[in-house]
Amino acid sequence: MKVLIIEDDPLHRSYLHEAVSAALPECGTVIEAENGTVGEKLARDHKSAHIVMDLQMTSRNGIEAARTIWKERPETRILFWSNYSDEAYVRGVSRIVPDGAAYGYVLKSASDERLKLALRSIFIESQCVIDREVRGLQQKSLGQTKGFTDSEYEILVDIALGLTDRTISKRRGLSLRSVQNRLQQLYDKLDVYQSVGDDHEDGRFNLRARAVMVAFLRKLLNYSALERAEAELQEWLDGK
Amino acid sequence: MKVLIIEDDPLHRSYLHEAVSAALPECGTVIEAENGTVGEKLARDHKSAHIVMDLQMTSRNGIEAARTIWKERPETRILFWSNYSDEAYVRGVSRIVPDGAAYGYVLKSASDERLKLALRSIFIESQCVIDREVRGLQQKSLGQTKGFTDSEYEILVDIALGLTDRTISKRRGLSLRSVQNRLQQLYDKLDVYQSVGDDHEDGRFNLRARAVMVAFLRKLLNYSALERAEAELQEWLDGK
DNA sequence: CGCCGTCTTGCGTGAACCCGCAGCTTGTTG
DNA sequence: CAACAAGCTGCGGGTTCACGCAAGACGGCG
Repeated sequence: MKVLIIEDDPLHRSYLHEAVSAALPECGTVIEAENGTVGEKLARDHKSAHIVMDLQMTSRNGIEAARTIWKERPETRILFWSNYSDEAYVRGVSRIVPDGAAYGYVLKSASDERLKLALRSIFIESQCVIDREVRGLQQKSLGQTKGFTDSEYEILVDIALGLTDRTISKRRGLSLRSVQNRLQQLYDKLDVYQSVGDDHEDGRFNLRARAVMVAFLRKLLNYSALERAEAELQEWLDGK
Repeated sequence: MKVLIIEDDPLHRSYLHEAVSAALPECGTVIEAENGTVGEKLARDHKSAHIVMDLQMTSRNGIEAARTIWKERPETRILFWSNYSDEAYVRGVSRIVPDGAAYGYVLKSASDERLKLALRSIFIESQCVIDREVRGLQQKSLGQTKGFTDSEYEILVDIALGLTDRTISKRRGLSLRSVQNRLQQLYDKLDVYQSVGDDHEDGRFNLRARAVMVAFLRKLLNYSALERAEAELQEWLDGK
């Protein structure tokens, strides 16, 4: 059995190396990659079926790397080992995981025990292991309960990118009014209407910009999600 | 001599501990704090004059912690040890450093040698040590060359927070038109006018939202800066 | 089939935004 | 002092936004 480690930080990388060796004595070789780009390459070269990787790397985002890896070999098992449980990450991951694939999401703050347990569960037993904290978000975000619809999330990203209503309508194939409907719906859910002291109307926000801000503070958006969205946008702009 | 380490990540913390011991044999005791809050407290209790700390901690931001520490004892020497050289961080740090204080900014990607050298320079020689990469940003951001004025940065933050022109004008004591002047100036510098194919006008952006987006992509803004700005905003809103 | 909830679309209005033009106040420089 | 650059301000108008109102489209359910 071969395990590929994709992780930016040298300290974390060697820690992972050790943890993998300890948790999986049957593991013959452990390979290391220091960013997403070489990670993809090594995964291809070694046909490695077992990967532990960080999200948030400078060179190439973990989600990007995972997407191309899974595109080539959907049965690859990936354990995401991340510092954060931002809803943006969780949503990004669950958007790209292939049907029936075994994967995991463990926080770096988890104990050694939990990490090792997750390693065995995923790589040996082919089971999905999602950190409890992450799991909660996933329920909320995918289920409709209290969370955001895909269409709401979509338009949130679009205004964060700085598109006009008209441009959004073209991109998403909607009428101008529909776009604005979704925006209202988004403003509702994000609770942007706190006029603070409703006595005098001066304490008011620019709804569009404010929505992006609170989404960001709530970790619904983060840098990597926006970076990815920007790339998609440029692609679309080039295409037409 | 006592050294206080303030760092989220246990691995990085122990690495730092070791590096400090190796670089400063004359250092008697090394204290560790796992977030900004206890870091502040320990700094107060131990009257520790030498601090190494991370920016970007979950509990309490490094910049916040440094500010209160410096407010109490401006002669404290602080070495910031960070993963990133975002202009937002650099700007945030240089905004709070007291006159004549010795401090440093070293990236985590720096070699052991460089870290140890920086430790000695700052704590023994009272010299400022700024990583080369960071230094470049600092020049640009503080000097007027190619960078952003304080007033431009200020209004950038304000629209990122989601304030209306009117609210900004009240907050900053300007007329509505002046606010809009600064906005124009900001849009210029951020180069928001790329109408892509200028043949047909469809590829257009919402300038306000787009400005925030490109500033974010350029690391002019980041989470911690916005978090801080939001706190200040709430303070101001409560005040009146 | 008829009723109802959800989603989409068009129209119209008032507000906010973007910005050119022009007058005024500063601080700087020859 | 005159001249000039830089910043603040008011005015006016063209555009985009936010949103209420209302008319259709689609799918489930009795």
